[in-house]
Amino acid sequence: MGHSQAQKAETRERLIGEAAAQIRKDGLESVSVAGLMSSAGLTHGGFYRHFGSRSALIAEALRRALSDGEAKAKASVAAAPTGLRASVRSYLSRTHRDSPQTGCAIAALVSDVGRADPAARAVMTERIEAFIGGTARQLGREDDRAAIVAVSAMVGALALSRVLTDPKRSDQVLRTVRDYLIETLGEEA
Amino acid sequence: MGHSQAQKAETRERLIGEAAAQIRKDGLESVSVAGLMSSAGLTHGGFYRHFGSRSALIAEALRRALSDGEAKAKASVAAAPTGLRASVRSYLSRTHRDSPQTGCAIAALVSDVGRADPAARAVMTERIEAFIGGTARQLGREDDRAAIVAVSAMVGALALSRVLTDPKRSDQVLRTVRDYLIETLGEEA
DNA sequence: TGTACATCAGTGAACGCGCGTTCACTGATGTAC
DNA sequence: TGTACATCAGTGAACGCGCGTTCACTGATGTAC
Repeated sequence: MGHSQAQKAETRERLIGEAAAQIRKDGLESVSVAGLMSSAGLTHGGFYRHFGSRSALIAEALRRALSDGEAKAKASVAAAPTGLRASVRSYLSRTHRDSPQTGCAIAALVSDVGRADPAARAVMTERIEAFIGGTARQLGREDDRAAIVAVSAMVGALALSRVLTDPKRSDQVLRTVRDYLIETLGEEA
Repeated sequence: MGHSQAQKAETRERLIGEAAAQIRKDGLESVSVAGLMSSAGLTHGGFYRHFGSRSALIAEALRRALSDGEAKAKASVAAAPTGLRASVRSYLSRTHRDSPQTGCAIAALVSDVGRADPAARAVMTERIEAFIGGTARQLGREDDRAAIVAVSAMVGALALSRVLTDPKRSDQVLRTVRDYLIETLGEEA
């Protein structure tokens, strides 16, 4: 078995990435040391060559999950730079709803992190502020009141759409909030 | 030790109530059989005289958590029947944010239930629809599009406010969404 | 009304299991000469 | 460039622990006579 320094860094990356995806899909508690290592094709003992403890991994993976989601949002906006309209359309899409592993970690984990320790809340707070700030910039406003409303509605609608058992009703919630935001805020922008 | 039929029903009630509060405070996974029984002053063995399994208890407690939150919302509206204004004010209050154990279980558990099994999602779906329906009624509209937006924004804002580490900023998010909803929807109602 | 008996809420020990963590070991890596 | 050696990523067995669940037991409840 090879294990150069480069390979170590690569393994660490793989572990964090895998844990981040799993966290968004099944929550912070779903990640186990043995499970993570085995899904990376390794045995559990080696875990502690990369992380001091399970909770250190979780902290790192939460950070990754949040910044991945943000990076993806930025990329999608860069690809279709129509400002708010494009962001809202992509955020409140069925694709986003159905792919929590790769989507916005704020919506995927709000209520979990809302009751987590201050360190985890601080990590997500940064990303919420970045989301609000980005939206405010797209709106071209001085104050961020409209952005706060838009972000609350987007996060709420996406999270709710993942609970609703009727797919049509779930679609409708996404569509309704999407149309409302584009119409109401788009005009004033 | 006494254990009449009335006492059994009382014990069961106490267990569900305690589990429901704990679920809203610390999530679905936080409830353990031994912990619940001991916090009710009992030993763990007796648990199975009341519930077939831990997951049966969780299902029951989730249902309770959701209907408690709804009952409370109805009561607060009944006490100050000013319609939407009163509901929004109470929902987006600091008190509500700081008391998840007794507050809206939708906001406390959206992202958890969003990745739970269909049975749990169905239970919460009912309550989301009731929340939307109630809001639509307060708005006096035929269609519920405005209610969907309002509910999304309320749930999103409350959940986000519990993550934000700066209390002032958290207050501001609640206040901003509250004022927005009262102004925008209040006028048209 | 009084007695005998079945029921069953609650007790507490025990179970198997998966968890996070530790540790002695391995062998390829990468450095010192 | 070639050899000797320290490092350390990854292995796999072992640990203590808390979990959900089972079970033989207890004694008050409540019913049958």
